Amino acid sequence: MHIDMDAFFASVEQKRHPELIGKPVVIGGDGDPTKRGVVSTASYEARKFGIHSAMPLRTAYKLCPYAVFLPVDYDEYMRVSKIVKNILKGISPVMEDVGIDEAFLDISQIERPSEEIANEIKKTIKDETGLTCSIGIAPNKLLAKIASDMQKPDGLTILTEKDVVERIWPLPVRKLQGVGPKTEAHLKGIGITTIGELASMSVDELIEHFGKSFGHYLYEASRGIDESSLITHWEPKSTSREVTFQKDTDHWQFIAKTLAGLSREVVDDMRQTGYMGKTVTVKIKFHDFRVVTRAKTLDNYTVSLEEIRKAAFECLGRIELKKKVRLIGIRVGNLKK
DNA sequence: TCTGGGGTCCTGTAGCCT
DNA sequence: TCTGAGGCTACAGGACCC
Repeated sequence: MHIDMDAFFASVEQKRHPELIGKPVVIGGDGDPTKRGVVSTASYEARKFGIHSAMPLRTAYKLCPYAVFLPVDYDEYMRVSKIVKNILKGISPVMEDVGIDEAFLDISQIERPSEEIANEIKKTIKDETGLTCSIGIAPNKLLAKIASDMQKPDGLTILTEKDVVERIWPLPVRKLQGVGPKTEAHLKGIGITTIGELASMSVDELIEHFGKSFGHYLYEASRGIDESSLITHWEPKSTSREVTFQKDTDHWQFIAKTLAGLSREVVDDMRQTGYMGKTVTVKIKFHDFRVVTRAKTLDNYTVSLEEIRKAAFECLGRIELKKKVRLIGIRVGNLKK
């Protein structure tokens, strides 16, 4: 089963600010649609104006200046998310978290009709949070995720292997997990737009175009095949901080000061979660969106601010800052408790 | 003129070792 | 001593996810 909360951030805001119900609400950035930032979630009313996730806030503002623009309040969404996840874990302990508003639940060991389980989940979530979700039920994660997206909001879709040809093959390739804008364009270039057309390609052809790993994945995914199991425990592999400047800058002191601040934040974060790291990476995005990274692996694991900041500045020193800078970030990888 | 921030995974290349 | 193959790691870039 795949459970996906409907317009999650916007719905949480509408729940705690009932005067927003029925209005176009856009959550993103710091809530100022004239500043740099993108839409995290748009309410269904806002979507009617063509506003959607990942759209620049300024574009959303042009499409609907009367929409209510709000900042992202992660703490509140996390609070509600935990309530939802606890409901799911109460149904089956085998749950995979997929970000703040999604989860997979293995219900194969429950001796009840799956539709009944889904309806109980929907009702409990509604009672305890006032929110709706969309649920997909299928023999594997790949199909369950596609299913939960087929009827939204407040939907329930059940798929079996037998439905693949009739209900999955007509869908655009983009509906497959892992197929983004680049792969979609590549496939379009060779005359493939639907999952069914993808399924007409041989493994060898797919591997030729997309490499061994992804080619093989596409071959199986287009047939609805997915043997992957739920990930119930996960450890972070890296932690990072990055900021986009409100205006592109070539002011070195400003860039350096920002990097120092980000270093402190990332170290605070590691100390709070109890991790040490070994590899420090600095990322710069230039005004033309070209991204450059430089990494340094230290001899020992550390959470020392001085060591991590020093490594970060060494990396920064290896980047030619001839063009204006749009974003700077730091990541610490190779984490260990 | 516009395009966030937090992540993961994969790939190609280069250097080093056996 | 030279050479080539293969494995491993670090690094840089890129695609994708929510």
